[in-house]
Amino acid sequence: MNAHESALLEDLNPPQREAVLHGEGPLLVLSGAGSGKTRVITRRVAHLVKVRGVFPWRILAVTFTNKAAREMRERLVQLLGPQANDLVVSTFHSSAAMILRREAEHVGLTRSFVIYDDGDQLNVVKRAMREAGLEQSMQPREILSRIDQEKNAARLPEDMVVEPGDERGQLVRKVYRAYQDRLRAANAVDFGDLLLLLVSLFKKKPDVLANYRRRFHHVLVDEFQDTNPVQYELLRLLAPPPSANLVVVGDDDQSIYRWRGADVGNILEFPSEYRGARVVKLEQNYRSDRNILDAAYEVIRKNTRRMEKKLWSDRPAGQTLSLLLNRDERMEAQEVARQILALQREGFIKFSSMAVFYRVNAQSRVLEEALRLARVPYTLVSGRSFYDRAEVRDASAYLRLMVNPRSDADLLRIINTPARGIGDTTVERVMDHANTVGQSLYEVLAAPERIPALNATAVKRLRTFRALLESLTGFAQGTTDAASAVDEMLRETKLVETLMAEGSDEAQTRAENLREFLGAAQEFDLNRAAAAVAAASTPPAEVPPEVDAAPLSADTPPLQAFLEQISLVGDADAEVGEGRVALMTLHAAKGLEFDAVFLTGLEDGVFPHSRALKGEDPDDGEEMAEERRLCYVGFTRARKRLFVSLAQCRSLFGELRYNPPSRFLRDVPPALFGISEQDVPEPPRAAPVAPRRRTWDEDDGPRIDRSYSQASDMEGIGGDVRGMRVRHEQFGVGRIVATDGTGPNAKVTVEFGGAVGLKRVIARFLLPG
DNA sequence: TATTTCACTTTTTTT
DNA sequence: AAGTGAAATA
Repeated sequence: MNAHESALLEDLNPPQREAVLHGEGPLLVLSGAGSGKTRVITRRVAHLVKVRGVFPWRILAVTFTNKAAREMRERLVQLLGPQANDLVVSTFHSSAAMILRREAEHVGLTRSFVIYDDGDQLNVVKRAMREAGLEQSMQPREILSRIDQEKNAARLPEDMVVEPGDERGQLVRKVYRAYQDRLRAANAVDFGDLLLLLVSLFKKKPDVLANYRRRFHHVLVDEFQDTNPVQYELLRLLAPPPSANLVVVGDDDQSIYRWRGADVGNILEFPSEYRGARVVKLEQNYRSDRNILDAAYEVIRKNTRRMEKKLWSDRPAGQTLSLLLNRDERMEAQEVARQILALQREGFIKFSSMAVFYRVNAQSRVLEEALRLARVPYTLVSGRSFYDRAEVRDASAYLRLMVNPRSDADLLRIINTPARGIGDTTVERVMDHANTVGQSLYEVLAAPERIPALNATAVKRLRTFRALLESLTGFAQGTTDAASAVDEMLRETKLVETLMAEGSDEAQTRAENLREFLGAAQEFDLNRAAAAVAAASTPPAEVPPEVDAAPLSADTPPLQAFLEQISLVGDADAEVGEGRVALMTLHAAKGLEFDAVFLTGLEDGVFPHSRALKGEDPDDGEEMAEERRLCYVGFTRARKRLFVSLAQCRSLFGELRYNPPSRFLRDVPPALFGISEQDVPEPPRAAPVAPRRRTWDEDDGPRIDRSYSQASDMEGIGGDVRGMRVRHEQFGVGRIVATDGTGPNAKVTVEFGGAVGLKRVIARFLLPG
């Protein structure tokens, strides 16, 4: 054993070591929470390079989030030094984007294609529907989510399975087709396309695929339990079963993205797909005290379809879990703030190693208020807020047009931003014309006088607008850095000036955001320059002549690369603030750890979410299983202290509800809360407040506080109740026209007659007759 | 054409 | 409760 090798294997336990040393062929690493998974992946990569002499450019390591990719790269730089630059370490979406850009012409795109986000997608769907005269038929949002589902399942419009009588399915397919056509015409792709188009390219052009197979001899995948069918398909193409060097690392108990098309089956069935795959289980947890671990296990063991494993730890049992019971969400938030201050005062736990989790973002507001009031510093960890702001999106739209003028969605976004007197009617006419002649908006604007029904002023304004775009596009062609393009764009469009002229504080902030946007571009250029220097100082890699070992993003122009980073990476430095408590959703918490964790809203209807609660036997459903995994993820983030909190009543989405305690609480043995069996209310009885008329009923579903409304005792609806006479406190008497759902919370459409007319009301609020 | 108002929906998670 | 989109008005 040489020096490298022993250093890399140091402080690894036997299964970890086995995973690092595993030779050729597929490997599944089942890594429980806190079992040192990242360490295993990075050591394995380093081992491949340093000990087994694998060229770094032969290794592709894929993660699910940008943050994970960044962290992995950082660790690899520490282990490997400059050699790490030749590795490909990135998310599914960015590696796919990079490959797709190199191969763009094979799929009807050019290298300068742009990536549409959710908002852009919705606009395209709406326009496609309007164009096809299908506006009223279905909600655009729903169609879009169906399209996304199809894409996640690796199905193009022609691959969709639609039953003959399924009109909605037919409609979705029709819109899906039109939608794809529009994207292609705009030289644009959406998130799903990045993966789907690459898969279909690889299937259609085996020689293209062969290039990548020749190159990547080692593929590693992190968080494999969250892969969806397209992602798995992509992996299978690059590293074909049954014997490729594909290493997948994951934990089926932490699969929490089913709603986005992830399929736990991928990990469960991996060993049979890759026959002979070695399976290594990492079950020693280095993170949490045993009480926390035990609680987590009791929650997760209720799931049936899982690979049996039980985390163990040689850490102490530690403190018991704490249960916080409060009257409502405000008191809950106050209590959380109080406990945070107490922990900090004790001096053992810093703000920066505490976190508050919640199921839905809507819960964060009250928590923020309470923390602010208690002067607890916090950061809200949320997706990609900066690049979501309207003004920043406007700026990006201009930049994307500079690279790809055909992008209609971007053009529509900024055609009148800042206001330049081009109104809806004019835009409508331009769009109509573009549709009839089958050209992009930008192309059509080359000769606005040919557009029917436009008056002279409109034509003139469109000319000026087009000239602006031309000048910007021209500028972009000559530019060698992102910042100067942003700078030029801001100057020519007068975006900042217009905002400043507005004078309001809000406009001021927006203007500052735009300057910050410029700053981001400058920083991007600096990083790029630094990377170029590093690459130049590394000795050229030895590459066999038949292999293309260039960095995947080799000659992407800077502005384009910057835009790609914005779309795929989002807010790069949204790091958790120093010395601050972190607030985030449970989903955002995956992969993180804290000394103290507060898990709020443990009530049926909040967590587990109400959507998982409906259905005949919710405890048996996949949705409930996923909520349970989410709970498991939440629990296992905590190292030393776990606070579990619930409120007796909570107003959420404008409704005051009494929710029973979460069923997950009942799974945790009382001893882990430091209370004996008979002390425990089952479910926990009333919070320590004055008695009220209603206390929590077991399995009672959400209820309205009756002191707030004189609602009926109608227990909701079931079966066909159309035509039934009902009375509503406010609207009077009417007849049920349609229903949506069953039970007390079903939405019912009622014709009340007279001035009231048709109303959608909650069944609870109705009286019979 | 721009602005305001109003009514309406939507409230799970996000690369 | 809040944000969005469409209609009404200046």
